[in-house]
Amino acid sequence: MSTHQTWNHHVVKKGNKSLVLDKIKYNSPISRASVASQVGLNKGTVSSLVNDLLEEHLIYESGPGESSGGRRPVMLLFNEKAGYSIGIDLGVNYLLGVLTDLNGNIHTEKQITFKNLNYEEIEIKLFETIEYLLKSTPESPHGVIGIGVGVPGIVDKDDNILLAPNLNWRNINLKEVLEERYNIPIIIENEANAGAYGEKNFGAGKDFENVIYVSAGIGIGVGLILNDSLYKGSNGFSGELGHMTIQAGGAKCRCGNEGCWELYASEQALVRQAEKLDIPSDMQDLEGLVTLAESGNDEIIALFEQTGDYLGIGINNIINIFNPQQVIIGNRLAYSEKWLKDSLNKRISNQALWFQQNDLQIDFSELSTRSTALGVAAFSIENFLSVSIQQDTATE
Amino acid sequence: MSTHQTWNHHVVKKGNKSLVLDKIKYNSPISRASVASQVGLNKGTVSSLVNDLLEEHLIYESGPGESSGGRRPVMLLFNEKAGYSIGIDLGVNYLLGVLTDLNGNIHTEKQITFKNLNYEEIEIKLFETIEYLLKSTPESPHGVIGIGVGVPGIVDKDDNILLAPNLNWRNINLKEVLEERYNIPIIIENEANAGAYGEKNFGAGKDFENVIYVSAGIGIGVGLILNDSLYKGSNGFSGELGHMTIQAGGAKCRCGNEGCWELYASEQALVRQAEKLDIPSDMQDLEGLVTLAESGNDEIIALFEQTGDYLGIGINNIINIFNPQQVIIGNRLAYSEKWLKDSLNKRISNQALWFQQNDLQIDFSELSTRSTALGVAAFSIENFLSVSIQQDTATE
DNA sequence: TAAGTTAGTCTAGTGGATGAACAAAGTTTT
DNA sequence: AAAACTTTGTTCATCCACTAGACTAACTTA
Repeated sequence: MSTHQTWNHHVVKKGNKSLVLDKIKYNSPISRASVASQVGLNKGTVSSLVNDLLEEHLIYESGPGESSGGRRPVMLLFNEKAGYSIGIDLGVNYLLGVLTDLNGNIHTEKQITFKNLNYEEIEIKLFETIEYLLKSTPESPHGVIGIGVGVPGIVDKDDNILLAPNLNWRNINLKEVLEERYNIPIIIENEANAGAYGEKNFGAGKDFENVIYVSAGIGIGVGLILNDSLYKGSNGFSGELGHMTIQAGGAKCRCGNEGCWELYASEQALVRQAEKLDIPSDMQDLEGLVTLAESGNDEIIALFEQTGDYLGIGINNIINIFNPQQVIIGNRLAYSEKWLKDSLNKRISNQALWFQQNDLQIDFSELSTRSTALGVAAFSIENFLSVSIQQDTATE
Repeated sequence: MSTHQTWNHHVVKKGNKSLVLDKIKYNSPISRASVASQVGLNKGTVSSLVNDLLEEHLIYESGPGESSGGRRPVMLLFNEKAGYSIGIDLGVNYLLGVLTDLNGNIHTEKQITFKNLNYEEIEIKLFETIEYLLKSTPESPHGVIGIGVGVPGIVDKDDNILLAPNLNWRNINLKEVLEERYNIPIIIENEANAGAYGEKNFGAGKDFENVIYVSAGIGIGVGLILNDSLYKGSNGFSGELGHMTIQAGGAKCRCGNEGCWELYASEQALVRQAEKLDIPSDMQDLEGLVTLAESGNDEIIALFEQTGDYLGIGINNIINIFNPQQVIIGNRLAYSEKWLKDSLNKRISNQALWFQQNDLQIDFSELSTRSTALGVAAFSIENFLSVSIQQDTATE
């Protein structure tokens, strides 16, 4: 039935070690005594686990802290420089790579843009970026602990890229390619899922258990953080809310369906509307429209507002479906926050059920362009920390 | 940060005991040796845990089984008669109560119907039903282990009924009332959540991790089983998919929103359409329409088919959102399966994304009218089993 | 300086899992 | 039918990780 492992003292130690590490990570600097009393473990147990973590270089001792009327405590800190993680946001016409420490602080960053490259050409750019980041990595006990790539497409449970329509990719096993080349753990993830994870770990979503991240770019993808963890569905295909019908009998979408949300509320939708207006052809992209809106073009501003309204309709659905604590709007459309915000919020405060609106927060991305890259970096970090704790527990 | 308990020996024992009990429950009859090898625990450990479970009367030994070339095994069985659970489905104009054993087998059942009763009057009916079921309970080691009530409304995390529009209830603390009167564990749950849990535990959803249960009655509510457990959202208000917009700018709903799914795909929607046709007024309810459809009335059959199509639109959204293994359609509209099925399936096979359609199953309720009642009964059982294992572990 | 407080280590004890030996009760082989 | 083999289930010594509490270290306060 369930695939649960059996329970034994290894599991106990791993669990407690993880509790202690988390406590130190999120409450540092902190003493052994405080960890013990706050986590609820015995002082001796904490001491022993702390010694393990010190040996593994995952934490370190700083000088003594303030006394509170007795012996001064030795303060413990999470060793965020114990290793580094590489996160790549592979977009339709750009590639953003970051090298972060274990706390998601960016150490090196590299962005390139391109147009109409095929898979092989992009692969080369990808290798170049990764190798640049690898070279920039400082000395550390664990080195680069993993590489993650976020892609604008459907990724299955084995990290195969099944379909990336805007890149024109089908069935690409990038994971294997990277694993063979670099020989470190590789993670491939859908861009929206990664963005959600990024915001959850390092951005606007830090304090919430149920966070829905709406990646509004050329299309719309959604990442679902439910009960503090990423929900991926049976095969990894969840979050295709861009193809949720919000207009039965509406416009045909290339997905085969009609009235899809992303036909009304994405960058693509915005640009298509703008094309009907009388504006210069070199302004007919998001950057151009933003420029026009900045210069006070009322027609264009009205377009943004309409898009905000349609975004609101879909987000309303999200609220009714998930009852989340937070909805985060990210990706390229998020830069237009100021023209989207009002119509979006109006739609929601008018139409969302009253009891859903308590404790609900609607935010725009905090990490901006970096949500996805930081998100995939975070996957590797998470993985590294849990595996590292497990292995060291088992081998000692 | 996380509210995780610390890990110690009790947790280990509880976990393993639960693994053993589950193994026996779902694979009985089974020997100690088989449990050990299948679960991955040591023979001695299993023996000791089995002895505990025997003492608690949660399992029992039957005679010896078949030999496979050596000593004949002693077969173990889950003691489904160790206790009983009461589940009540409190509908808008009916009340269905069941008394089940720990495997969800119905021992006693009682249904009453009524019309336009206020809260106090329904409360009396409820007490009568519960007391009837209590009296019918056979002797057993643990007696009645809990009472669950499923209601057509919004229930918060403290089991308060915030709003039940069709009953005209607001802010009713039924849990407290029942706890004081009967002094056993009480669970109040939304009808769709309960239905989902019922189908997951005893019905069509047994074998799947991600199951979405669409309760299509007067309105539409949805219960979400994600990663094998019920997802309730931050405050318990998830699954309000009846108020998902599928027609932007569409008909006004009393919820304040427009174009809500349940305006197009519920019993209410069907009846409202039928009222426009030339049919006798005493036939203008679901039962009447079914009768007309049975007699071959094409106009009415077309109405059902249209409803099936609209159901398909929403279910399509569900598939895109959750990538579930299974969608179950339950509640009153499910009885009209034969007229809904074709148009619904057509909508989905035409429009759902191809990769979502693999490993996807769309079923109608297996438990029929009893999904909700059995679901709330299952909550109590689940609770009883886990608490019982915990306590006995702690007190020994 | 003495008394009190807090931090951290050390040690004996405990609970529960494990592996191996063993008894019990079969089947198969000679 | 006796001997050899198999499988089931129990028992027991051992191991591991957590706990309680004693103890040492280091600081504050009277």
